[in-house]
Amino acid sequence: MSARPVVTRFAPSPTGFLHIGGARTALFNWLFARHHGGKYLVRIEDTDRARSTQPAIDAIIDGLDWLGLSGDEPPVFQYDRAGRHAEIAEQLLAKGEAYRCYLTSEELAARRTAAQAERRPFRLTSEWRERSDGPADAPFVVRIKAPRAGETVIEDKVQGRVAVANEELDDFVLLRSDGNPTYMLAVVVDDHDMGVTHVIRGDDHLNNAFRQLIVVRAMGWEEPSYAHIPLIHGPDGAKLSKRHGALGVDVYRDEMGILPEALVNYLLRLGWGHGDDEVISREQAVEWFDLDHVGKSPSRMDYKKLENLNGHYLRGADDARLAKLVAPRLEIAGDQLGQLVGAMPEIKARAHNINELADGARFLFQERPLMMEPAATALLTPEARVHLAHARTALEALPKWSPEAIEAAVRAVADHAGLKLGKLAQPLRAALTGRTNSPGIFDVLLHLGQHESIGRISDQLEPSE
RNA sequence: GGCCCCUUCGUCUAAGGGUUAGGACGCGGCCCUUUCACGGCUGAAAUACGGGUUCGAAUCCCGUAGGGGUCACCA
Repeated sequence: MSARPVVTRFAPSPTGFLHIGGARTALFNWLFARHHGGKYLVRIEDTDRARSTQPAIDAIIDGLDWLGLSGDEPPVFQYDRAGRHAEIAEQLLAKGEAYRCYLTSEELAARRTAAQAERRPFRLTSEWRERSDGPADAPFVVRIKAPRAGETVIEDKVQGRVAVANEELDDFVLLRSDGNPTYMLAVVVDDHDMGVTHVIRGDDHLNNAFRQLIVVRAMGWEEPSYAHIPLIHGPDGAKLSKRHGALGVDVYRDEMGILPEALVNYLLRLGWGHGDDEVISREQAVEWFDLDHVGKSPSRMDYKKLENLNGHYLRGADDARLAKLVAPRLEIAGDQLGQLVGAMPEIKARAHNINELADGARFLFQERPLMMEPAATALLTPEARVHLAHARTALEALPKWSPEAIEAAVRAVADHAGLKLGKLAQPLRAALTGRTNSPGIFDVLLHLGQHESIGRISDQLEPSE
């Protein structure tokens, strides 16, 4: 074990939003650093000037912040370091570990298609690798002089020992003809300069690790540990597409109504396990997380499980916090917010996401007369109306609108009529909420208030039209 | 196609030579109950296939099949 303090990093490219896979990569990096008392950094890989966008950068920063996965230091922007990257390319050139290649993109493309036509794998062999008599004014790229024989081995913390024959690796580009660094150069230089000890990232980078290692070794730098975690697939096992997981985490927050702690817990358990534990707090996760228990195979998104977990966290969440999240969906404000907070314990007990929370709370703020669901109307039989009338009388007579008084009054009406509570509660529920399910009927009455409750019952007894 | 990786209930996973293969989500049943949720109990449900090694294999080895990743002057 190296004595170096652990430094991890999450390095998204701002060409899209923070998706679920990126979020999990960030989480694993964060957890690993915390577990080892190390540092977790964020680096925005924006060297692709054409595809990097500010909205994407904002979405990534915002998403990380929402999940509590912001870096321990302000994010590093890779493009700001282009000068440093070019400097390293120069050093590599000077050391004879890299060379200027004057092959044009057209020539490259021609060779590639030729190889394809002959059905043999294309592996570039640039004649410039051994030549130094390039034309003075012609554009060139800087290529690494990759080893031709032997094999390169990575002791991956997740995938285990992975070896690849060096013939498979060709002389990839370090510096583009416009002088800008490629990703392959930039990551290595930045990881080194930032002191990154553990590179934890998606499995799609495993092949890149071999190439990056060549650069690390050419510079004589200390090699980082690699951990390539399997990708996340859609529910159908296919690659994550727009239809499911390749959504920004903001969609989980804003449209699906997921709590960040639920998403984090879900993501943690996706590809990693700790015995039979399912609900794991952030603190426990920090204590338990390790790379040894990260699975090696891709896992699929299971929205049902995410929802289930979300319901769990919803029930334990602070009422005022939840009310604030629900309020915009109901378009309420002011004292209605207080009413919402008061009813929240009963509402959140039945919801699995913020949308259901809003749906469950909606009855509180509906204007009279209520829009009735057909199934609710069906409960209001002539017989039921008789009982409702009795209930109204009893409720009107209450001097104090307290939980105890309400329950006693309603139960008394049911007893008096020789009814099981349900026979009275259901029509009452229908009249008060316009629906067939809701929080407990006493709670509904309590949070609606005496005036509103009686008004709603009356609406059903004496239809205005 | 070349190279690399993966394979335990439908899904996420536990079990790192000896277990009735465990848990969770989902699904079914029962209970609780004023509805809906929650909760409790319970049922069905897996070691991809074929060979080895071993007294003994989900665990180790080989092969087959299936899946995934990657092959840019993108990251």
